Amino acid sequence: MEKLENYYNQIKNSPVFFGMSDDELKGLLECFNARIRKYEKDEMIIRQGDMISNIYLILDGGVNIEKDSYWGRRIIISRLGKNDNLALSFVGSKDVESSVDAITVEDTLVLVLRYEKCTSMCQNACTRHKVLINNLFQILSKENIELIQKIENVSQKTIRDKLMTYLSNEAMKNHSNSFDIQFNRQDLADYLNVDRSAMSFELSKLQKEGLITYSKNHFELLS
Amino acid sequence: MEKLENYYNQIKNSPVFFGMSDDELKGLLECFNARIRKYEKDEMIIRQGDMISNIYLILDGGVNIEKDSYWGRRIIISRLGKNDNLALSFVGSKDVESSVDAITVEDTLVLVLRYEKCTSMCQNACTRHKVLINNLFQILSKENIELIQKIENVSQKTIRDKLMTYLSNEAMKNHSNSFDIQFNRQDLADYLNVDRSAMSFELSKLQKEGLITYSKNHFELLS
DNA sequence: ACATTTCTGTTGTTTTTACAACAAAAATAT
DNA sequence: ATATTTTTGTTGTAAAAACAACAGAAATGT
Repeated sequence: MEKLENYYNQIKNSPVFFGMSDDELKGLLECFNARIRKYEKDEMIIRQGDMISNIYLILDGGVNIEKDSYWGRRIIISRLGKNDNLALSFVGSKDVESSVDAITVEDTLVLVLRYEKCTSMCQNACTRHKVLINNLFQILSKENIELIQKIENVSQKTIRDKLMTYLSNEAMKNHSNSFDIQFNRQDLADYLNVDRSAMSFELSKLQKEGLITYSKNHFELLS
Repeated sequence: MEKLENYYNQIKNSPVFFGMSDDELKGLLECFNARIRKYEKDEMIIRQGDMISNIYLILDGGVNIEKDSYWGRRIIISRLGKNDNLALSFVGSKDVESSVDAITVEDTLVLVLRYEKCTSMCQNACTRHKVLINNLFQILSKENIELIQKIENVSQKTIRDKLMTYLSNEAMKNHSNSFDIQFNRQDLADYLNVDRSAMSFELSKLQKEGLITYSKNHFELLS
């Protein structure tokens, strides 16, 4: 069993608890009944239809937010990693069940926080709750903006445009034209909503034309 | 000039100010330096690149959240109406400029709230701010979930699937198989990211096959 | 080191879409 | 009421994507 103490510093600096004193953080972690849970690769943390009462903070590893469409096609909404959190929007909207799956893509360590428990106990009592809700508001804002960017990515009309938009956005995020992407080919295809083989073909075409170079997960935008 | 008082009840019951006493609301409106502004059809309330320091609450009318892609193609992210608000995620993320346009689709009345002004003055002082930030958190949660749904809509592979997913989701929202949609054909095409004429063709095919009926903006899902 | 599995790239064929051009219908202006 | 503009539906053609099938490369297990 992993110990909370080992991750104390990381938790303290995560966006959820950012700006809190040690005392506030300790109190809040108790109030949340915080515990660490380990998931193996390909495990489901959340399934479509679940009622969500916990917030999950990823301490280490990676998680896909996915949705299965009618005819079994997989849609990847986003890829989350260290210090990201899951399920925030579903605990924020009362009595709404999850519309997505959260699936680990590698062994993943998660801090589980009982959101309901905490809010019902001390919503109006504790001052630290105010800092928390402010943080959560900011986190959701960012998520929102990222979802809009995802919509931009998948809303391009050709595979080429989707790829170039996605890669440009990644370059911006990394402040460099040379960067690693988090997806493998199949996942990237499911994220951009295109056929993998057609996407691979387009990637090598882009490379031949000298617009990009890549090998495995490392990409570089040229010119 | 429209008077704030005329819309007092509506404002009081809007999600932003929900659950506040009259006193709290009045104080907060002052603190926000609230004023009403009228926009004509096709006016831009927000443009891509703007630094956002106001929250906008739509009192009456309709607004498209749009984005122009490289080659001038229009992407409609969402359509907002009465009691919805604009720009929340951009004031929530500090120092982030708007990645979208907000354009009125008809004459629109908006309550403008100076978010920055209020938070800097009384963030830690007033109790009403706590109710407010809680409300904002919930609103953002809902927006988040709706963005995910939009991603689901546009992530279907065929025009037919996009239409059926969109229409099914609208039917769910309206708790009925018979409902009006907010978009005209061109806007719907830009929302679903497809060619308008191809979409029109697919709509009539769906009608001929007996899956849906429609006339103008009224749709009905059959069986 | 070898066998096995997973991932990636390539190609040809079929399906779907975008695009363009136009006609009909509806809405708006005069 | 009539003219004008906007919206919607229809069709044919060209472009793009999905799909399927497979080969080579890379990663993994033993």
